[in-house]
Amino acid sequence: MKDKNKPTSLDIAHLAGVSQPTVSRALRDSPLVSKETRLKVQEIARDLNYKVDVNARNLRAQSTNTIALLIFEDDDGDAAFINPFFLSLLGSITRACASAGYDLLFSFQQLSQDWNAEYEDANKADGLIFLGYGDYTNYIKRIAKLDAQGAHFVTWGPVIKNQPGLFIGCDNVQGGFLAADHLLKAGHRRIAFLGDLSEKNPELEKRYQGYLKAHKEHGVAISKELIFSATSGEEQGYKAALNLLSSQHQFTAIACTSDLIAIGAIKALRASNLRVPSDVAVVGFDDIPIAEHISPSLTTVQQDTYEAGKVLVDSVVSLIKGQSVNSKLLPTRLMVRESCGTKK
Amino acid sequence: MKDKNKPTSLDIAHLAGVSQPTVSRALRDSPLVSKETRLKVQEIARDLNYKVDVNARNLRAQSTNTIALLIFEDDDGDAAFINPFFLSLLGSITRACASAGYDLLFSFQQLSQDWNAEYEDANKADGLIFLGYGDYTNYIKRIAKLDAQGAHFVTWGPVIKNQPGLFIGCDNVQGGFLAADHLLKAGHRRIAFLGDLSEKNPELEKRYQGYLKAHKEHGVAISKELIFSATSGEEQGYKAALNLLSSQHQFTAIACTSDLIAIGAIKALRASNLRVPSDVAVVGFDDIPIAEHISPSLTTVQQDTYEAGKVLVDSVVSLIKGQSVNSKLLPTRLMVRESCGTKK
DNA sequence: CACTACTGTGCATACGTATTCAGTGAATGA
DNA sequence: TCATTCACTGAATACGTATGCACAGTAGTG
Repeated sequence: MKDKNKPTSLDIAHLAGVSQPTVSRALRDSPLVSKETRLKVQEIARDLNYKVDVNARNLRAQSTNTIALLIFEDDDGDAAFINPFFLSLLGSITRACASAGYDLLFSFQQLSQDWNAEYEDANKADGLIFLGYGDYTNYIKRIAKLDAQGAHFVTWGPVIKNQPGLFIGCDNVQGGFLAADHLLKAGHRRIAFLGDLSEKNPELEKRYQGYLKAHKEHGVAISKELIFSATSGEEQGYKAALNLLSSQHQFTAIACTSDLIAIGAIKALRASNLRVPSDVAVVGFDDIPIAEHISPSLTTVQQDTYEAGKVLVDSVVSLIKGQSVNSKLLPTRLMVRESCGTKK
Repeated sequence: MKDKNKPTSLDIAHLAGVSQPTVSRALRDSPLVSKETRLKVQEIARDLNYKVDVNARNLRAQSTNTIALLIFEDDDGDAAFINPFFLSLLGSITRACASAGYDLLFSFQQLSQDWNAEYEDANKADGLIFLGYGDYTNYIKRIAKLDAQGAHFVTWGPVIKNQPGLFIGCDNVQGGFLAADHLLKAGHRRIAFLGDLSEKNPELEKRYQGYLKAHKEHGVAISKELIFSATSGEEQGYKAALNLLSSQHQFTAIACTSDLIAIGAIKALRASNLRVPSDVAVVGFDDIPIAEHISPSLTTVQQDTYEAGKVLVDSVVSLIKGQSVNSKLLPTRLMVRESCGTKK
């Protein structure tokens, strides 16, 4: 079954009447070999359908030409569910890897695993890309260890001063600002906020910063009683909105830190016979594919996943090459749809 | 930067006062080494945070412990778009790989590439899993070559007699039957069908077979004038529905070969001031995440992606081990929601 | 003509592991 | 006591590639 007798560089050497090292050089277009020899060798290689054995090459070169994309989860996370935002990142990361000449290893990880040992030490990958919403404080501890080990890795997440490791993320403050600013410009003055403000999720906290900033610029006071906690996910949004409703406080709009929360909130509003957007305007965050298709379509903040994937891959490649790289924020963009009431 | 001085089995050998082969054996729990030596070696390995170098191991063992998941596209495909159904498969495939002890390499492929050379010949992967809607006739030609080369691969797709290679797919005939049967039971007699019936997409053609079968069982004649072509994607569904509408033929329901087509069709119906489901009932196929969230929520045929991922991985692993594997159909399930009008 | 520079090639070797084979000492059996 | 088996270990080697080094031949320089 397995005896496919794959040709090796030595086979080519015999056929071409040269030595194995010459074959190796010729195939890599080394200027050390004469044009004549090079062409002959390459032709034979093509005829034999020869491919360099990556294991041998990697062993010799002590590198892997591979990047590992790791989606991590809280240890108690729902194993079947992948955050739709990460899925859209996946596509662009995959393409960026391909054009950078790297293979992509894909896996889910538990927060408790030893990532460095598993991938870089085992020479499975030259660098790592992490995606994950989870407990930030816990995650940072792991990261710090990785960083100390000299691993090459980049995380999609919040950019915070003095944190260990390299982070690429969207400008959450700007995103939160865009959403709130849009509602304020539309005349809303009492805008509820549904999101997680604990230190576990600094990204979401930054969106709240943007919410504050917009209020400040518009000279509108914040109503603390309109802030409700919701980690992520539809159910959380549903519950948070119910809490908001039962609090009896007045509001005309809701800003959410994720589309899933917004979707849950809309369901809760509907269940209470409130209409979106005529009674309450709603904005989300992420622009997951569903956002455009629900009814009313969801006004939300779009993160540039295409650019994000590119930057993530470029960053980790630079790290691998030993270049120094800085954390980076990517701009966000407001997608105005029906749920905020400013568009038909 | 790179001088991390990873420990090798030889380092452990020195520390343990044994030879390198003994370390290799001890770490693999070989019965050849005494319990005493084994424990000592394993302890030292743990202390040093030692990990076997997979490149060296693979080179020696001439295997890779890796499966490649390849999503292929027509050469002119939209590079940024991944079929949402494949994304849901991705999750279960990833987990199945992990529990089978394989790493997963992920990549997009053009139909014109030489997959065998790229992966198996280069010793990047022991086996391949293909996902893709595309030109089946063209694909089969490539597959035939792969098969002749003795590659280990499995495709998610239609199960057809005497085709080369190994296919795992859902029971499309059954799925198409379930959808049409449900509409017929609800009293619909003129049910339009939107899908691609060319030989390029046998999976979709099978769904049509199920549609026919249901009509036959119910003793309802097919109305050929209600069959319209739509390859996939929302726009195609939109256009096909417009064609259907402008044909002026009577109909009370539409069966679609994909959720995206159904979504496009619903938009077209709306644009023509027809209401779903009160004027026209619609059913889709795939149960992509959006299906549940649109309004009205979409009645559709669910494929068991969890089981599918597991079976795909199990199959390719069996192939790698040299066992013979048969193509297999997985059952489908009707998800009754609002768009068919039988549920509030 | 002698010396240097340069071009192209091959030799030897290393990457880290897993396996074949041979060998040691101890235990067993007669 | 000697032959035989057994349990364990180490020496040697191969997997296929890439690179430092030496070397041959040719061209260039004065």
